[in-house]
Amino acid sequence: MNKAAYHHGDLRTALLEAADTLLAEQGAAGLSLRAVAKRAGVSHTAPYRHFRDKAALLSALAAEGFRLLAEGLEAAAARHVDDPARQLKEAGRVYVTTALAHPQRARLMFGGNVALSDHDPVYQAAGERAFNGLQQIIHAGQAAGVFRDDPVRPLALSLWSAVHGLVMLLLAEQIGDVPAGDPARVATMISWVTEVTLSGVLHRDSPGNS
Amino acid sequence: MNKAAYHHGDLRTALLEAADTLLAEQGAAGLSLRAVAKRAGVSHTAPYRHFRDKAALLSALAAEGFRLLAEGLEAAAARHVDDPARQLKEAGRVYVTTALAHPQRARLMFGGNVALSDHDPVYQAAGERAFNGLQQIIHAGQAAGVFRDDPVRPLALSLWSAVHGLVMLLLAEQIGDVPAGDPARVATMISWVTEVTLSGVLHRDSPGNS
DNA sequence: CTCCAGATGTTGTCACTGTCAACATAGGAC
DNA sequence: GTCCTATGTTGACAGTGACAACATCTGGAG
Repeated sequence: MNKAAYHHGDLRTALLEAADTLLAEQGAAGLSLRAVAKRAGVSHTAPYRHFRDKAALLSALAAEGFRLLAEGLEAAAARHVDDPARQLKEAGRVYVTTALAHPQRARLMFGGNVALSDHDPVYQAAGERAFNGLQQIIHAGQAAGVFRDDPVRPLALSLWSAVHGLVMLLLAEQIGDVPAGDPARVATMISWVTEVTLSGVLHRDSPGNS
Repeated sequence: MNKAAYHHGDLRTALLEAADTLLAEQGAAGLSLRAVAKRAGVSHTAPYRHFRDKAALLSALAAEGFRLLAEGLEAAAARHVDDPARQLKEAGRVYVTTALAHPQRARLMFGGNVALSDHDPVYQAAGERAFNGLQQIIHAGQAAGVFRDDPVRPLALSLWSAVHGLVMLLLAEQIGDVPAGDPARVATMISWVTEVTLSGVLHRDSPGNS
């Protein structure tokens, strides 16, 4: 295990780490399988013993990202069990900051450009886990009389869309004059979006709104 | 101009059309400059006379997409000038359906994977144009007493994030069991998101108006 | 009308990439 | 100890983006 053996020992993990580093540096587009192999100190075809192809490697990276994100969301929700509104705000904050902490990984996860190999069940699992958690929070909030009694799915989807949209807009540098790397302004935007989405846009006393 | 001349005549446009077709078929990742050239009937380096590199070609495609989107949004807003809430809902609908009508182009525009060449001013222009239009609608709605009197930017950003997030979730097939290609369910989701975002999630202080 | 300079398109080439086939080695099961 | 299989290597191939050098056209100056 100490000497540089012919067999690496845990090449799969080493490849994932190398790939993660290169991904962060150059993005998924500029990441070559050969560079990953070289960084892990193996020949240029060694990765094929552990991943069917390049997409499979990237899929594994993305899956790991989804796992981390789901864990972060659950932890955030667990932190304020008796305050549903706070749970939602915290979860939103975690969603955005986690994604922006690893922009290239987030682009990989959410960009839809990966052809996630074999429809990895990890994706579905993490996604549904997170979405179910969201729905549970809303349900609890409704039971507590804090949230409106509308159907849960529309509410959940709206919240999810709002934070996800904010992430993607920041990742694509599409918000005028605000780069994704400015934590203070990003924090401001997160609270804007979560609070407006919670409260709504329409005037509360307005008589004619449907 | 009729005979197959040495000089194509309008190769730039022809290349963009060919690229657009190939983009729709295989996505930006599977699109090769050589294939574009071949489809346009020219040699494999002819594109370099019209685009600095591959990213420049893709950027031009994306810019065209932004232009079309901005036009669609303005048309939608112009359709209901005296009903700000309706303007927002319609603009949201147009935003989502336009993007989903050309999924690969939308991925290109919003994925953030293109390295949009030279920070094409067209991006900034289209984006700010659309965002300013959104803010104007909100302002008008506030003046009419239909929208809350909160600061405009948070409201605008929240609406934008919501519809953008919905687009990206659908593009990435990340919404459990709902493919982006199901127009009916997509339409349902659009109205969910726009209406919830307009109305909010929190329970209202003064009940009675749904 | 002539002619030539620049714009446009082509040929040839290079390094690099993902992937496959054939081969080498190691470590454990028996 | 022997062999089987998982793991890693070498070598090759077609496809790609990009550059340099060359060919051809076209419009405008004279």
